[in-house]
Amino acid sequence: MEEFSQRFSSLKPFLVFECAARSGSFSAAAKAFNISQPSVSRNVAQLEREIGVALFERRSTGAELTDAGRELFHAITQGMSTILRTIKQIERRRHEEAGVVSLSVSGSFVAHWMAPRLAAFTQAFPDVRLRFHLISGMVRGLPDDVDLAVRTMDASDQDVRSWDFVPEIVLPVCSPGYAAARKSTGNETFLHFSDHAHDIWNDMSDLCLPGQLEGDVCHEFDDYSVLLQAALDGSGVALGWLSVTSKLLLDRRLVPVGGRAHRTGRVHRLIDCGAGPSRDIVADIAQWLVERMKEDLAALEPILPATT
Amino acid sequence: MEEFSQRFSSLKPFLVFECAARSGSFSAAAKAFNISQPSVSRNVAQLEREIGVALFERRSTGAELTDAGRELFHAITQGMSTILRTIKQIERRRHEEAGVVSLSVSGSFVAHWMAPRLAAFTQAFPDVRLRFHLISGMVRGLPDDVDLAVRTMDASDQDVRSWDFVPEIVLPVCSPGYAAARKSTGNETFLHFSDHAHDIWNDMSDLCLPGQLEGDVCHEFDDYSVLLQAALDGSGVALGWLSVTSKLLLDRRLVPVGGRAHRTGRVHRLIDCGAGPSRDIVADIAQWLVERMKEDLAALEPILPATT
DNA sequence: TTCTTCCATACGCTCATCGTATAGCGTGAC
DNA sequence: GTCACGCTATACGATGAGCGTATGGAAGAA
Repeated sequence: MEEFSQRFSSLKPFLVFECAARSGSFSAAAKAFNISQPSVSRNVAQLEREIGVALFERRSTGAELTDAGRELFHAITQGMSTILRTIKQIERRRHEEAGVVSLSVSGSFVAHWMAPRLAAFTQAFPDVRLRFHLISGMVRGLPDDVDLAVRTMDASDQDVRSWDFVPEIVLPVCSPGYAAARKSTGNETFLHFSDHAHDIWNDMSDLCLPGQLEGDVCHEFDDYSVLLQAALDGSGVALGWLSVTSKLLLDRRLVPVGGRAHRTGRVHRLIDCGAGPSRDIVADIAQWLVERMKEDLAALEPILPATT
Repeated sequence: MEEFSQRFSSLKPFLVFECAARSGSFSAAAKAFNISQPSVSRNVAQLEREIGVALFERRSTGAELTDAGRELFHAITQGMSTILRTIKQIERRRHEEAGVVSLSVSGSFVAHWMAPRLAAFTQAFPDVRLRFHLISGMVRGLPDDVDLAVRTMDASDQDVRSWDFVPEIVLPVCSPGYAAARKSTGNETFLHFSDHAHDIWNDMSDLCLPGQLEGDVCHEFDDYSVLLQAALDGSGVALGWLSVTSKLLLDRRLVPVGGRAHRTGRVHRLIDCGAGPSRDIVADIAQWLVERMKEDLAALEPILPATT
């Protein structure tokens, strides 16, 4: 295998090439790879020089793979995946042995639902160390190096090794301070989540729509954690996912406003992502989370407005 | 796949690790990889740091793979082989399109049998460019990036896509000048090939054995080309493979001496190593080589001593 | 035409990585 | 015991591979 080092000055060009092949252009690959465009160009050129064939046809619209390039691309994808998969397996085993459990959840869920329960969690699972993989916006696929993930899906979607966590319910919420103040001013400040359409407020409440009244304000956030923090600070009214805000509502740090809660018909589920044989501890933790959420929902019964 | 570049500062440690795993010790790997031992140590340590597990157990007798190390080793071997195989395939196709045919033969065969026929070869195959992969000593396996190889094997060994080239015949030879001189001096200078046992001369000739007569000399060479050059220069008597020396014997630049030729029972065969579908041009070239060798053998008939 | 977007090349600079030197350590011979 | 001989790890100074910035040319798009 040292043939590689003898023939190729570095292996980086292989990865850069792979990225460029996937991106369709050197410029795009540069962004994806966090290097400059000339660096991509040089890396690919070097690989072509060392192998002795053209891998791309340069067009003014981008770079297109040649036949040889396509072959090499597949080989690299396959070969590197083999290695990467094994590394993840090794890491998973290491985590398993160290009692580490990885969760893939939203930052806001951790900040406002999980964090206040960490002490209780540690009491229930003294040997478990949690590792949070925070996801920024909406979720795409399941990461492959995580044990347990919270994902939102249609209620009909079932999956092996998963548990119903909580139905997806959203409702307008604000801090008690803001709730008191808004009665006197009559104006509203909306804290809007970028992922939502602006007309979502129509369905969700009988609040006046943003922009409908002179003096209404609408701030927009693309990070739900920050948005919620603003709501807690009394900056305005936010749409709150029950899965995130249940504890805040119970602690009266947020209060429902507008008299409605909307059940989207989708559900949050806990999914056991473990590739190999299922770990008992993962199921135990999932059960524990489900129980806590059940307690929340029961306690919220008297507080919540009727769901629509 | 850019995950690789994000997590690992360089891919070299993977190759160094693979080499160390195969070598069994960092020092040995350093030699095989042509880098210093501390560099191996650093590379492996870095990989261990980046993956987060120990890959070797350091012993004073060397370094032994841990379980994780063994897993990773297999993955790297497999993954890199995938890539390397594809690269060779691409290169082979490139050679094919460019009319390049690769031969794996001994340096002495090229120097003394093939080279004098290159003009004739080009006349017969004007579009073919030859690429010689010279092998130093005895042959191990077949290289996988070559079209045609000359290999010595038992006469019974048959192989798909191969042609009988010439029986393995060895006979003592010397330059005409040396042949004339030795009659007067009575002493002998032996040009011995390191790969041979010294007593090979017993079987091969009725020459006086090296060391048996006062004044006899025995020089030893581990490169057959150089040994043959020395024989051509009149430096002594050498054991000549007919497959290499036939042209030299025909041109009277070497003459048989000792009155015997030894047929080992083995044969040189031409083997089509092409991995994919057989190339017609390869078979044509093999045929051409066989014909030339046949002509040699026929013309040598009156010159050669009886074979034993 | 002009504008935009793409890739290739030139040019310094910097930092990752190398080799040398050396220390530490375990093992086996005597 | 202790000496010698492997092995690997660490320190340190030097260097060159590879980076980013700046720029040029070519090809579509407006």
